[in-house]
Amino acid sequence: MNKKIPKSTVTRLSIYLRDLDNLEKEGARYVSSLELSRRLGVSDAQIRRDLWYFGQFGRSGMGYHVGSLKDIIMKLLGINQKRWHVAIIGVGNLGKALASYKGFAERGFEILACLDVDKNKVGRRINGVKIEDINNLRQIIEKRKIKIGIIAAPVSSAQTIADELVKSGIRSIINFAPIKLHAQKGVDIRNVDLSMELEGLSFYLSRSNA
Amino acid sequence: MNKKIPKSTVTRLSIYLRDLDNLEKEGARYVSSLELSRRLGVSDAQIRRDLWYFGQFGRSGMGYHVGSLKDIIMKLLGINQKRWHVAIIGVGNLGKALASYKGFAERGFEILACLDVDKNKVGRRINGVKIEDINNLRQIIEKRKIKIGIIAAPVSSAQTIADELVKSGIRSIINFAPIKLHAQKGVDIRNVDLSMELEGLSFYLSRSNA
DNA sequence: GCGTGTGAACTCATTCACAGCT
DNA sequence: AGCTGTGAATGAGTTCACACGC
Repeated sequence: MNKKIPKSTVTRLSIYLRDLDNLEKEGARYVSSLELSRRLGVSDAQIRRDLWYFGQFGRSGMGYHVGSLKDIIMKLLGINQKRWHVAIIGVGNLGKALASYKGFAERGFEILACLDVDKNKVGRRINGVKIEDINNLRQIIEKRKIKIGIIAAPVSSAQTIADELVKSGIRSIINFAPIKLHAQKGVDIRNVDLSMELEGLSFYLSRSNA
Repeated sequence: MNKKIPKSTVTRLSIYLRDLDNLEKEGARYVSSLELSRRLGVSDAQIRRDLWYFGQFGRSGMGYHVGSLKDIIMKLLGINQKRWHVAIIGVGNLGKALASYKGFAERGFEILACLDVDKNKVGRRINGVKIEDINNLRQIIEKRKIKIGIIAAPVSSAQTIADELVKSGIRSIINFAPIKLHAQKGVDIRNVDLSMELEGLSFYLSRSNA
Protein backbone atom coordinates (compact mmCIF):
# COMPACT_ATOMS: atom_id res chain seq x y z
CA MET A 1 0.00 0.00 0.00
CA ASN A 2 2.68 2.48 -0.89
CA LYS A 3 1.83 5.85 -2.33
CA LYS A 4 2.26 6.34 -6.04
CA ILE A 5 0.98 9.80 -6.76
CA PRO A 6 -1.33 10.16 -9.76
CA LYS A 7 -0.43 12.82 -12.27
CA SER A 8 -3.98 14.12 -11.97
CA THR A 9 -3.52 14.64 -8.26
CA VAL A 10 -0.57 16.93 -8.88
CA THR A 11 -2.58 18.88 -11.43
CA ARG A 12 -5.37 19.39 -8.93
CA LEU A 13 -3.02 20.64 -6.23
CA SER A 14 -2.61 23.90 -8.08
CA ILE A 15 -6.36 24.24 -8.38
CA TYR A 16 -6.64 23.83 -4.63
CA LEU A 17 -3.85 26.32 -4.14
CA ARG A 18 -5.60 29.03 -6.07
CA ASP A 19 -8.82 28.54 -4.22
CA LEU A 20 -7.12 28.49 -0.84
CA ASP A 21 -5.70 31.83 -1.80
CA ASN A 22 -9.20 33.12 -2.44
CA LEU A 23 -10.49 31.61 0.76
CA GLU A 24 -7.72 33.30 2.69
CA LYS A 25 -8.66 36.64 1.18
CA GLU A 26 -12.27 35.98 2.12
CA GLY A 27 -11.06 35.55 5.66
CA ALA A 28 -11.83 31.85 6.07
CA ARG A 29 -9.76 30.05 8.70
CA TYR A 30 -10.81 26.46 8.13
CA VAL A 31 -12.29 24.71 5.15
CA SER A 32 -13.67 21.18 4.89
CA SER A 33 -13.18 18.87 1.97
CA LEU A 34 -16.92 19.11 1.40
CA GLU A 35 -16.89 22.88 1.11
CA LEU A 36 -13.87 22.87 -1.20
CA SER A 37 -15.68 20.21 -3.15
CA ARG A 38 -18.63 22.49 -3.72
CA ARG A 39 -16.46 25.46 -4.64
CA LEU A 40 -14.35 23.55 -7.13
CA GLY A 41 -16.55 20.82 -8.49
CA VAL A 42 -14.16 18.07 -7.41
CA SER A 43 -15.59 15.36 -5.15
CA ASP A 44 -14.84 15.60 -1.44
CA ALA A 45 -13.44 12.08 -1.37
CA GLN A 46 -11.15 13.07 -4.21
CA ILE A 47 -9.79 16.03 -2.28
CA ARG A 48 -9.15 13.95 0.83
CA ARG A 49 -7.46 11.28 -1.23
CA ASP A 50 -5.28 13.81 -3.04
CA LEU A 51 -4.04 15.26 0.23
CA TRP A 52 -3.69 11.82 1.73
CA TYR A 53 -0.82 11.03 -0.63
CA PHE A 54 1.27 13.68 1.09
CA GLY A 55 0.36 13.37 4.76
CA GLN A 56 -2.25 14.28 7.31
CA PHE A 57 -3.07 17.94 7.28
CA GLY A 58 -6.67 18.05 8.46
CA ARG A 59 -8.37 18.13 11.83
CA SER A 60 -11.31 15.83 12.43
CA GLY A 61 -14.52 17.73 12.74
CA MET A 62 -12.90 21.01 11.62
CA GLY A 63 -11.41 20.56 8.22
CA TYR A 64 -8.15 21.98 6.94
CA HIS A 65 -6.47 25.15 8.15
CA VAL A 66 -6.52 27.40 5.10
CA GLY A 67 -3.18 29.12 5.69
CA SER A 68 -1.22 26.01 6.57
CA LEU A 69 -2.66 23.97 3.76
CA LYS A 70 -1.77 26.72 1.33
CA ASP A 71 1.82 26.71 2.56
CA ILE A 72 2.01 22.95 2.41
CA ILE A 73 0.78 22.81 -1.17
CA MET A 74 3.11 25.60 -2.20
CA LYS A 75 5.97 23.58 -0.84
CA LEU A 76 4.72 20.43 -2.50
CA LEU A 77 4.57 22.18 -5.85
CA GLY A 78 8.03 23.48 -5.14
CA ILE A 79 6.97 26.98 -6.01
CA ASN A 80 9.30 29.80 -5.13
CA GLN A 81 12.04 27.33 -4.32
CA LYS A 82 14.56 28.48 -6.91
CA ARG A 83 14.73 30.85 -9.79
CA TRP A 84 14.75 29.27 -13.19
CA HIS A 85 16.09 30.68 -16.42
CA VAL A 86 13.62 30.22 -19.23
CA ALA A 87 13.61 30.49 -23.01
CA ILE A 88 10.46 30.69 -25.11
CA ILE A 89 10.72 29.20 -28.56
CA GLY A 90 8.10 30.31 -31.04
CA VAL A 91 6.62 33.77 -30.68
CA GLY A 92 3.20 33.34 -32.26
CA ASN A 93 0.05 34.27 -30.41
CA LEU A 94 0.63 31.73 -27.72
CA GLY A 95 4.31 32.51 -27.30
CA LYS A 96 3.52 36.20 -27.07
CA ALA A 97 0.87 35.64 -24.45
CA LEU A 98 3.29 33.56 -22.43
CA ALA A 99 6.14 36.01 -22.77
CA SER A 100 4.03 38.84 -21.47
CA TYR A 101 2.45 36.85 -18.68
CA LYS A 102 3.58 38.35 -15.40
CA GLY A 103 2.75 35.24 -13.39
CA PHE A 104 6.00 33.63 -14.46
CA ALA A 105 8.17 36.03 -12.53
CA GLU A 106 6.10 35.54 -9.41
CA ARG A 107 6.63 31.84 -9.63
CA GLY A 108 10.35 32.10 -10.03
CA PHE A 109 10.62 31.78 -13.80
CA GLU A 110 12.81 34.35 -15.43
CA ILE A 111 12.44 34.74 -19.19
CA LEU A 112 15.89 35.33 -20.62
CA ALA A 113 15.23 34.64 -24.27
CA CYS A 114 12.52 34.56 -26.93
CA LEU A 115 13.38 32.82 -30.16
CA ASP A 116 11.63 32.57 -33.52
CA VAL A 117 12.31 31.47 -37.09
CA ASP A 118 10.63 34.51 -38.58
CA LYS A 119 13.31 37.09 -39.45
CA ASN A 120 10.69 39.85 -39.34
CA LYS A 121 10.03 39.20 -35.71
CA VAL A 122 13.71 39.08 -34.78
CA GLY A 123 14.78 42.34 -33.13
CA ARG A 124 11.36 43.28 -31.74
CA ARG A 125 10.79 43.21 -28.01
CA ILE A 126 8.17 41.55 -25.87
CA ASN A 127 7.90 42.48 -22.25
CA GLY A 128 11.43 43.82 -22.41
CA VAL A 129 12.94 40.72 -23.95
CA LYS A 130 14.40 40.92 -27.43
CA ILE A 131 13.28 38.31 -29.97
CA GLU A 132 16.28 36.47 -31.34
CA ASP A 133 17.04 34.17 -34.22
CA ILE A 134 16.31 30.54 -33.57
CA ASN A 135 19.55 29.63 -35.34
CA ASN A 136 21.44 31.00 -32.36
CA LEU A 137 19.51 28.76 -29.99
CA ARG A 138 22.47 26.75 -28.91
CA GLN A 139 24.82 29.62 -27.99
CA ILE A 140 22.02 31.53 -26.26
CA ILE A 141 20.95 28.60 -24.14
CA GLU A 142 24.49 27.75 -23.18
CA LYS A 143 25.76 31.26 -22.49
CA ARG A 144 22.74 32.30 -20.39
CA LYS A 145 22.59 29.05 -18.51
CA ILE A 146 18.97 28.55 -19.47
CA LYS A 147 17.55 25.42 -17.92
CA ILE A 148 13.93 25.47 -19.08
CA GLY A 149 12.67 25.72 -22.63
CA ILE A 150 9.07 26.51 -23.46
CA ILE A 151 8.08 25.26 -26.87
CA ALA A 152 5.24 27.30 -28.34
CA ALA A 153 5.99 26.37 -31.91
CA PRO A 154 3.96 24.21 -34.33
CA VAL A 155 3.87 20.46 -33.84
CA SER A 156 5.85 19.94 -37.00
CA SER A 157 8.98 21.47 -35.51
CA ALA A 158 8.47 20.63 -31.84
CA GLN A 159 10.52 17.46 -31.83
CA THR A 160 13.44 19.04 -33.68
CA ILE A 161 13.47 21.95 -31.27
CA ALA A 162 13.32 19.60 -28.33
CA ASP A 163 16.34 17.70 -29.63
CA GLU A 164 18.26 20.92 -30.14
CA LEU A 165 17.37 22.08 -26.64
CA VAL A 166 18.56 18.87 -25.10
CA LYS A 167 21.83 19.09 -27.00
CA SER A 168 22.29 22.60 -25.62
CA GLY A 169 22.10 21.25 -22.11
CA ILE A 170 18.56 22.21 -21.19
CA ARG A 171 17.06 20.38 -18.25
CA SER A 172 13.33 20.80 -18.70
CA ILE A 173 10.97 21.33 -21.56
CA ILE A 174 7.49 22.72 -21.26
CA ASN A 175 5.89 21.66 -24.43
CA PHE A 176 2.73 23.27 -25.75
CA ALA A 177 2.61 21.29 -28.95
CA PRO A 178 0.11 18.49 -28.59
CA ILE A 179 2.58 15.67 -28.95
CA LYS A 180 4.50 13.65 -26.50
CA LEU A 181 8.12 14.47 -27.20
CA HIS A 182 10.39 11.50 -27.36
CA ALA A 183 14.03 10.62 -27.41
CA GLN A 184 15.76 10.37 -30.76
CA LYS A 185 19.21 9.20 -31.77
CA GLY A 186 20.56 8.66 -28.30
CA VAL A 187 19.18 11.86 -26.84
CA ASP A 188 17.50 11.00 -23.59
CA ILE A 189 14.32 12.78 -22.62
CA ARG A 190 12.01 11.67 -19.87
CA ASN A 191 8.45 12.48 -20.61
CA VAL A 192 5.94 14.41 -18.58
CA ASP A 193 6.24 14.02 -14.90
CA LEU A 194 4.70 17.18 -13.69
CA SER A 195 1.90 19.41 -14.76
CA MET A 196 0.65 22.67 -13.46
CA GLU A 197 -1.97 25.28 -14.10
CA LEU A 198 -1.23 28.92 -14.80
CA GLU A 199 -3.96 31.30 -15.80
CA GLY A 200 -6.10 28.44 -16.90
CA LEU A 201 -3.52 26.89 -19.18
CA SER A 202 -2.30 23.39 -18.54
CA PHE A 203 1.45 23.15 -18.46
CA TYR A 204 3.11 19.85 -18.95
CA LEU A 205 6.60 19.92 -17.70
CA SER A 206 8.66 17.17 -19.20
CA ARG A 207 12.12 17.08 -17.78
CA SER A 208 15.13 15.31 -19.11
CA ASN A 209 17.18 12.94 -17.05
CA ALA A 210 19.57 14.59 -14.64
CA MET B 1 -18.85 -5.34 -24.61
CA ASN B 2 -20.42 -2.08 -25.64
CA LYS B 3 -18.36 0.95 -26.46
CA LYS B 4 -18.11 3.70 -23.90
CA ILE B 5 -15.68 6.20 -25.30
CA PRO B 6 -12.97 7.50 -22.95
CA LYS B 7 -12.63 11.24 -22.72
CA SER B 8 -8.93 10.83 -23.40
CA THR B 9 -9.69 9.11 -26.68
CA VAL B 10 -11.62 12.12 -27.90
CA THR B 11 -8.76 14.39 -26.90
CA ARG B 12 -6.34 12.31 -28.91
CA LEU B 13 -8.51 12.36 -32.02
CA SER B 14 -7.56 15.97 -32.62
CA ILE B 15 -3.91 15.12 -32.23
CA TYR B 16 -4.29 12.45 -34.88
CA LEU B 17 -6.16 14.89 -37.08
CA ARG B 18 -3.32 17.41 -37.04
CA ASP B 19 -0.77 14.83 -37.90
CA LEU B 20 -2.86 13.32 -40.67
CA ASP B 21 -2.97 16.79 -42.11
CA ASN B 22 0.83 16.92 -42.06
CA LEU B 23 1.08 13.44 -43.52
CA GLU B 24 -1.23 14.42 -46.33
CA LYS B 25 0.96 17.41 -47.12
CA GLU B 26 4.00 15.15 -47.11
CA GLY B 27 2.21 13.08 -49.72
CA ALA B 28 1.68 9.93 -47.67
CA ARG B 29 -1.21 7.74 -48.81
CA TYR B 30 -1.34 5.15 -46.08
CA VAL B 31 -0.13 5.21 -42.52
CA SER B 32 0.05 2.37 -40.01
CA SER B 33 -0.73 2.65 -36.34
CA LEU B 34 2.91 1.90 -35.70
CA GLU B 35 4.16 4.78 -37.78
CA LEU B 36 1.68 7.20 -36.26
CA SER B 37 2.75 5.87 -32.92
CA ARG B 38 6.34 6.83 -33.60
CA ARG B 39 5.41 10.26 -34.91
CA LEU B 40 3.16 11.14 -32.00
CA GLY B 41 4.53 9.29 -29.03
CA VAL B 42 1.24 7.45 -28.42
CA SER B 43 1.37 3.66 -28.38
CA ASP B 44 0.23 1.84 -31.50
CA ALA B 45 -2.22 -0.27 -29.54
CA GLN B 46 -3.65 2.94 -28.15
CA ILE B 47 -4.23 4.34 -31.61
CA ARG B 48 -5.95 1.19 -32.84
CA ARG B 49 -8.08 1.09 -29.72
CA ASP B 50 -9.04 4.76 -30.09
CA LEU B 51 -10.21 4.23 -33.65
CA TRP B 52 -11.87 0.97 -32.75
CA TYR B 53 -14.46 2.81 -30.68
CA PHE B 54 -15.81 4.38 -33.83
CA GLY B 55 -15.57 1.63 -36.43
CA GLN B 56 -13.22 -0.15 -38.76
CA PHE B 57 -11.25 2.21 -40.90
CA GLY B 58 -8.03 0.36 -41.56
CA ARG B 59 -6.88 -2.24 -44.06
CA SER B 60 -4.98 -5.24 -42.84
CA GLY B 61 -1.41 -5.19 -43.96
CA MET B 62 -1.70 -1.62 -45.25
CA GLY B 63 -2.74 0.66 -42.46
CA TYR B 64 -5.12 3.59 -42.66
CA HIS B 65 -5.84 5.70 -45.69
CA VAL B 66 -4.62 9.14 -44.71
CA GLY B 67 -7.24 11.15 -46.55
CA SER B 68 -10.22 9.07 -45.50
CA LEU B 69 -9.15 8.82 -41.92
CA LYS B 70 -8.75 12.56 -41.80
CA ASP B 71 -12.29 13.02 -43.09
CA ILE B 72 -13.64 10.47 -40.67
CA ILE B 73 -12.05 12.11 -37.67
CA MET B 74 -13.21 15.51 -38.80
CA LYS B 75 -16.73 14.16 -38.90
CA LEU B 76 -16.35 12.49 -35.54
CA LEU B 77 -15.26 15.75 -33.99
CA GLY B 78 -18.25 16.94 -35.95
CA ILE B 79 -19.30 19.67 -33.64
CA ASN B 80 -17.76 22.05 -36.19
CA GLN B 81 -20.19 21.24 -38.93
CA LYS B 82 -22.21 24.35 -38.24
CA ARG B 83 -21.16 27.85 -37.61
CA TRP B 84 -21.24 28.89 -34.01
CA HIS B 85 -21.52 32.37 -32.62
CA VAL B 86 -18.92 32.94 -29.95
CA ALA B 87 -18.23 35.51 -27.24
CA ILE B 88 -14.92 35.85 -25.47
CA ILE B 89 -15.14 37.10 -21.91
CA GLY B 90 -11.94 38.51 -20.48
CA VAL B 91 -9.48 40.15 -22.85
CA GLY B 92 -6.20 39.65 -21.00
CA ASN B 93 -3.25 38.03 -22.67
CA LEU B 94 -5.02 34.78 -23.15
CA GLY B 95 -8.27 36.34 -24.36
CA LYS B 96 -6.32 38.45 -26.82
CA ALA B 97 -4.43 35.47 -28.16
CA LEU B 98 -7.70 33.62 -28.63
CA ALA B 99 -9.48 36.54 -30.25
CA SER B 100 -6.75 36.90 -32.83
CA TYR B 101 -6.35 33.19 -33.47
CA LYS B 102 -7.40 32.53 -37.03
CA GLY B 103 -7.98 28.85 -36.45
CA PHE B 104 -11.37 29.56 -34.96
CA ALA B 105 -12.87 30.77 -38.19
CA GLU B 106 -11.59 27.71 -40.01
CA ARG B 107 -13.31 25.50 -37.51
CA GLY B 108 -16.62 27.28 -37.78
CA PHE B 109 -16.41 29.52 -34.75
CA GLU B 110 -17.37 33.12 -35.39
CA ILE B 111 -16.32 35.61 -32.75
CA LEU B 112 -19.11 38.14 -32.42
CA ALA B 113 -18.16 39.73 -29.12
CA CYS B 114 -15.26 40.40 -26.79
CA LEU B 115 -16.15 41.56 -23.29
CA ASP B 116 -14.09 42.88 -20.42
CA VAL B 117 -14.52 44.62 -17.08
CA ASP B 118 -11.72 47.07 -17.72
CA LYS B 119 -13.23 50.35 -18.99
CA ASN B 120 -9.89 51.26 -20.59
CA LYS B 121 -10.05 48.29 -22.87
CA VAL B 122 -13.66 48.90 -23.87
CA GLY B 123 -13.83 50.49 -27.31
CA ARG B 124 -10.58 49.07 -28.64
CA ARG B 125 -10.64 46.44 -31.34
CA ILE B 126 -9.05 43.03 -31.64
CA ASN B 127 -9.03 41.27 -34.92
CA GLY B 128 -11.86 43.55 -36.04
CA VAL B 129 -14.07 42.90 -33.04
CA LYS B 130 -14.82 45.77 -30.67
CA ILE B 131 -14.25 45.17 -26.96
CA GLU B 132 -17.45 45.82 -25.05
CA ASP B 133 -18.45 46.34 -21.46
CA ILE B 134 -19.09 43.17 -19.55
CA ASN B 135 -22.11 44.79 -17.94
CA ASN B 136 -23.89 44.51 -21.26
CA LEU B 137 -23.20 40.80 -21.44
CA ARG B 138 -26.80 39.78 -21.25
CA GLN B 139 -28.16 41.99 -24.02
CA ILE B 140 -25.22 41.24 -26.28
CA ILE B 141 -25.51 37.49 -25.90
CA GLU B 142 -29.24 37.55 -26.43
CA LYS B 143 -29.35 39.99 -29.32
CA ARG B 144 -26.54 38.32 -31.29
CA LYS B 145 -27.79 34.82 -30.61
CA ILE B 146 -24.42 33.80 -29.21
CA LYS B 147 -24.37 30.16 -28.23
CA ILE B 148 -20.81 29.67 -27.02
CA GLY B 149 -19.01 31.64 -24.36
CA ILE B 150 -15.27 31.44 -23.89
CA ILE B 151 -14.24 32.37 -20.40
CA ALA B 152 -10.69 33.72 -20.32
CA ALA B 153 -11.15 35.60 -17.08
CA PRO B 154 -9.61 34.89 -13.67
CA VAL B 155 -10.87 31.96 -11.64
CA SER B 156 -12.36 34.29 -9.07
CA SER B 157 -14.99 35.55 -11.51
CA ALA B 158 -15.36 32.48 -13.71
CA GLN B 159 -18.32 30.97 -11.91
CA THR B 160 -20.21 34.27 -11.79
CA ILE B 161 -19.65 34.79 -15.48
CA ALA B 162 -20.76 31.25 -16.21
CA ASP B 163 -23.99 31.81 -14.30
CA GLU B 164 -24.61 35.04 -16.15
CA LEU B 165 -23.95 33.33 -19.48
CA VAL B 166 -26.38 30.56 -18.72
CA LYS B 167 -29.05 33.07 -17.74
CA SER B 168 -28.53 34.78 -21.08
CA GLY B 169 -29.33 31.54 -22.85
CA ILE B 170 -25.87 30.38 -23.82
CA ARG B 171 -25.52 26.72 -24.71
CA SER B 172 -21.86 25.99 -24.28
CA ILE B 173 -19.04 27.32 -22.21
CA ILE B 174 -15.39 26.88 -22.98
CA ASN B 175 -13.76 27.58 -19.72
CA PHE B 176 -10.09 28.42 -19.42
CA ALA B 177 -10.17 28.98 -15.71
CA PRO B 178 -8.87 25.91 -13.94
CA ILE B 179 -12.06 25.09 -12.13
CA LYS B 180 -14.90 22.82 -12.98
CA LEU B 181 -17.86 25.14 -13.32
CA HIS B 182 -20.95 23.99 -11.56
CA ALA B 183 -24.63 24.69 -11.34
CA GLN B 184 -25.85 27.16 -8.78
CA LYS B 185 -29.33 28.08 -7.61
CA GLY B 186 -31.24 26.02 -10.13
CA VAL B 187 -29.10 26.92 -13.13
CA ASP B 188 -28.29 23.72 -14.92
CA ILE B 189 -24.86 23.22 -16.45
CA ARG B 190 -23.44 19.90 -17.57
CA ASN B 191 -19.75 19.71 -17.08
CA VAL B 192 -17.01 18.88 -19.54
CA ASP B 193 -17.91 16.36 -22.14
CA LEU B 194 -15.53 17.22 -24.87
CA SER B 195 -12.03 18.50 -25.12
CA MET B 196 -9.96 19.47 -28.08
CA GLU B 197 -6.56 20.75 -28.96
CA LEU B 198 -6.00 23.93 -30.92
CA GLU B 199 -2.53 25.34 -31.34
CA GLY B 200 -1.35 23.30 -28.42
CA LEU B 201 -3.96 24.63 -26.02
CA SER B 202 -6.37 22.25 -24.39
CA PHE B 203 -9.95 23.33 -24.78
CA TYR B 204 -12.55 21.96 -22.49
CA LEU B 205 -15.96 22.36 -23.94
CA SER B 206 -18.62 22.10 -21.30
CA ARG B 207 -22.06 22.33 -22.70
CA SER B 208 -25.27 22.96 -20.86
CA ASN B 209 -28.26 20.71 -21.15
CA ALA B 210 -30.30 21.18 -24.28
C1' DG C 1 -22.25 15.50 15.09
C1' DC C 2 -18.98 16.69 11.87
C1' DG C 3 -15.26 15.63 9.02
C1' DT C 4 -10.77 13.27 8.38
C1' DG C 5 -8.02 9.24 6.86
C1' DT C 6 -8.07 5.08 4.44
C1' DG C 7 -8.78 -0.02 2.97
C1' DA C 8 -11.63 -2.02 -0.33
C1' DA C 9 -14.57 -1.81 -4.34
C1' DC C 10 -15.21 -0.04 -8.45
C1' DT C 11 -14.75 2.43 -12.85
C1' DC C 12 -12.00 4.19 -16.41
C1' DA C 13 -7.94 3.78 -19.53
C1' DT C 14 -4.06 1.36 -21.53
C1' DT C 15 -1.45 -2.50 -23.01
C1' DC C 16 -0.91 -7.37 -24.31
C1' DA C 17 -1.18 -10.69 -27.49
C1' DC C 18 -2.99 -13.00 -31.15
C1' DA C 19 -6.60 -14.62 -34.67
C1' DG C 20 -7.67 -13.32 -39.07
C1' DC C 21 -7.60 -10.44 -43.32
C1' DT C 22 -4.91 -8.67 -47.61
C1' DA D 1 4.85 -10.65 -44.21
C1' DG D 2 2.51 -6.78 -42.40
C1' DC D 3 -1.00 -4.72 -39.88
C1' DT D 4 -5.76 -4.40 -38.20
C1' DG D 5 -9.42 -5.38 -34.80
C1' DT D 6 -10.39 -6.93 -30.39
C1' DG D 7 -11.12 -10.00 -26.06
C1' DA D 8 -8.64 -10.46 -21.96
C1' DA D 9 -5.34 -8.75 -18.57
C1' DT D 10 -3.41 -5.18 -16.31
C1' DG D 11 -2.88 -0.74 -14.42
C1' DA D 12 -4.41 4.00 -13.07
C1' DG D 13 -7.63 6.92 -10.87
C1' DT D 14 -11.92 7.62 -8.30
C1' DT D 15 -15.55 6.73 -5.17
C1' DC D 16 -17.60 4.14 -1.26
C1' DA D 17 -18.25 3.65 3.26
C1' DC D 18 -17.00 3.61 7.78
C1' DA D 19 -13.79 3.56 12.03
C1' DC D 20 -11.99 6.86 14.64
C1' DG D 21 -10.67 11.67 16.57
C1' DC D 22 -12.23 16.37 17.78
